[in-house]
Amino acid sequence: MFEELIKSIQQKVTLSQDELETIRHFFIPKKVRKRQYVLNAGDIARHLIFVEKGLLRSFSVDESGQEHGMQFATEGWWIGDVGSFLSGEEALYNIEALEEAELLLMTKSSMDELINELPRMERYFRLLMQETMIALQRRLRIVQTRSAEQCYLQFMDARPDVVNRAPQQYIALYLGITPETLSRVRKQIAERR
Amino acid sequence: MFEELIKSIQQKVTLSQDELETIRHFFIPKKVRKRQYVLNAGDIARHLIFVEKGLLRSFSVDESGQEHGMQFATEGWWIGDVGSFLSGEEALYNIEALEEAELLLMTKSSMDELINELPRMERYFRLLMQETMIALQRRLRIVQTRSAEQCYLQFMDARPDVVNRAPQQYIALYLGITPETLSRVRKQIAERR
DNA sequence: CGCGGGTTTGATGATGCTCAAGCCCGGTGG
DNA sequence: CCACCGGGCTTGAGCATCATCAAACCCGCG
Repeated sequence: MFEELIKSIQQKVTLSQDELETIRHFFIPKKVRKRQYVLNAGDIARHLIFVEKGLLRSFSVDESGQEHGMQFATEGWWIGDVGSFLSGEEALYNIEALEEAELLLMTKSSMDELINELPRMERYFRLLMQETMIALQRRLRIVQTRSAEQCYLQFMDARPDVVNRAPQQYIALYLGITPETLSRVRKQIAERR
Repeated sequence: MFEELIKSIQQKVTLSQDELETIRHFFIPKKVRKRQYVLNAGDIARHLIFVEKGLLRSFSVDESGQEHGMQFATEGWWIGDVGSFLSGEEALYNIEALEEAELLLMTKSSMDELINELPRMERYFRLLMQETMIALQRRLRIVQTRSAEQCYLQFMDARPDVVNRAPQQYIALYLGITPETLSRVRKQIAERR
């Protein structure tokens, strides 16, 4: 149940076997079913979520009822509403399981205690945030080019773990295009080869 | 010369007067003229840059020669190509001073030593990255809505420090729209009040 | 077999891009 | 002091892309 998490940590910092054991106590394992919500926009995000198994998405809903996809998370990814988690304000994002999933939940106080107990974990989280930031910059640059096709091509490249696993409509929302446009783009690409 | 930096740090962690003094040694002060480049895409980003005074922008240039604005930084902001800085790979972004500016440069090794000497600074950087990440998510959500006007309205709201200070064409690039469109949007907004 | 969700296809229209010309204003040199 | 530039901003016309709305299709499931 902790394989992926341990793998993720070891990629960024070195910890002893003992320390890795300790870490388990700061997480709450949780299984969720397909379609189940892990966070509702408007609630306070009490956890950051690590995915051991399964597929989740986060998304927001704007005033006009339009959904906007923010993130997909598969095995080894974190997902959550960091803003709400840190500030205690209402969450902007919903998080939904697209497959049956096994999660590890970490509360804010667990995180603080964990960092307190194992200061090297602060580095882990810093590196995590940095990587997320770099990925977001990259994504922003691509969205700015505004070509639906290029967005999708780059998505196939960046997220092979999601592309044939998530329903197309959610991928469309993530890319900021309509499902219809995505369907046409896919057709175009298929015809060209 | 260090007022803004110290202010920024004190907002996130508490350090003694002595410690704040120490910090100065890890930064290289630098003044740049208007139009001067602080980083060229293709080089290695050897510094993260803190702005004490002035206005800078970072932007990338794609294959077709199109520029894409990534960030504006004024007093109290950090700017840099974090990806290149951390990994040592070639920078994707150019950084240009839009006004005469006073900067504080931090190398990777300075950063490592600083964190070593004052472990609480790791927290400062983590919080910084988190905030940047949250801001990027917000920006992405807005870009995804695709209305040029809403993008600009939200920019006025989010960056009053830039809106009447940076040339319009750079704001347009930042928003991912053309200068022409921005001009029209501004006209619309002006007419409505 | 019929239902229903997701995907595809088609027609139409709006938004924003492109290209081109004009305008405004501050700076320069005669 | 004024005429002339030049860069940036504005304005306009035509066009491409993508959204919207609506209908058809596909396929798994009761």
